[in-house]
Amino acid sequence: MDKAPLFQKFVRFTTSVHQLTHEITMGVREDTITPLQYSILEYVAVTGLVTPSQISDCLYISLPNTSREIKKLVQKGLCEKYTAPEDRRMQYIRLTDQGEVMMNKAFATIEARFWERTGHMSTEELTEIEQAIELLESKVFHDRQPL
Amino acid sequence: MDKAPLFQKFVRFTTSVHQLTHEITMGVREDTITPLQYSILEYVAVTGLVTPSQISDCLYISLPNTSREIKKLVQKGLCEKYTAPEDRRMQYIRLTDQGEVMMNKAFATIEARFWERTGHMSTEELTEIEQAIELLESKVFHDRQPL
DNA sequence: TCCTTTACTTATCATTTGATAACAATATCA
DNA sequence: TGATATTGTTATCAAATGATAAGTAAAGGA
Repeated sequence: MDKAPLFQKFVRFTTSVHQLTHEITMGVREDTITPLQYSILEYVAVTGLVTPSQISDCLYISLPNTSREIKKLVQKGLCEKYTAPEDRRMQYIRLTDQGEVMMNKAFATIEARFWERTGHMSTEELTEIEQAIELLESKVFHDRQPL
Repeated sequence: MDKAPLFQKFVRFTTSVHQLTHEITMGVREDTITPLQYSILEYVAVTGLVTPSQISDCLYISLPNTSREIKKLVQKGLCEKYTAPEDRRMQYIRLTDQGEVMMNKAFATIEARFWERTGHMSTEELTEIEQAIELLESKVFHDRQPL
């Protein structure tokens, strides 16, 4: 079996995913926050309660810079921070109500654009898509143990 | 049919794709170029002959900034630029031999990491993956006509 | 020919992001 | 208890990127 075509398709595919992500998220970010701040809010929105270290590890932002951006988000009233009772070195970060509202609005726009693309499809087609996503997620794009 | 789970899976999946892209491309960029310059080189490498306008449109970089970065890449000897004979307003950009070497090295590292993940799989599994990629590419992540 | 549009360049400035050093507070472990 | 590791903060600086105005040159159309 010739393996080269699969890698080429993989590269083209990931490019398409990045491209679509860009299109589908165009303009959803309010101008009061920066792209980096948006990505942090997005992470907090989907993950729930998180620490600065987690954000730093998952988004590849240094801890000092993470701290700085969180501080700005707190100042803007989008996040709140409190000391973890079980380990007072740690801080828990979560969205404020205002932060929730902002992110819900963003996600709603994204979801609407997603269904613009896929809403017309039959149940069978949507099921196929769901299965394809699950297959790729589990076999290729899953997390790996760090060495 | 409840549609919400599909969107959730879509979001999780695109996050995984971005995550894997980050991991698999870690450190492949030489320190002599910036991330933005790398993304331009990558685009030129896969697309072949391109114009600044194309780069600007596809990578969402303003034309002035595209022009600036191309100039730097030319200075570093990674790209070359020449006036299109059929329309002398346009410039064609392509990689120099040195640019080719740099990008081939980068792609080789990325490919090696890709096969680290998938090389152990059976032909049937790889075929499944290929089909799933093709399905998603054609039904969800394809380009759309601009309005 | 003249006017308009297109493709690109140059210059400049502000903002965002990245990197690093130094520090404080708490927890862990010998 | 005292040394060490962990978690996070603050401050500072440099680099990368984004945005905009103004200009050049060529093409295309009235």
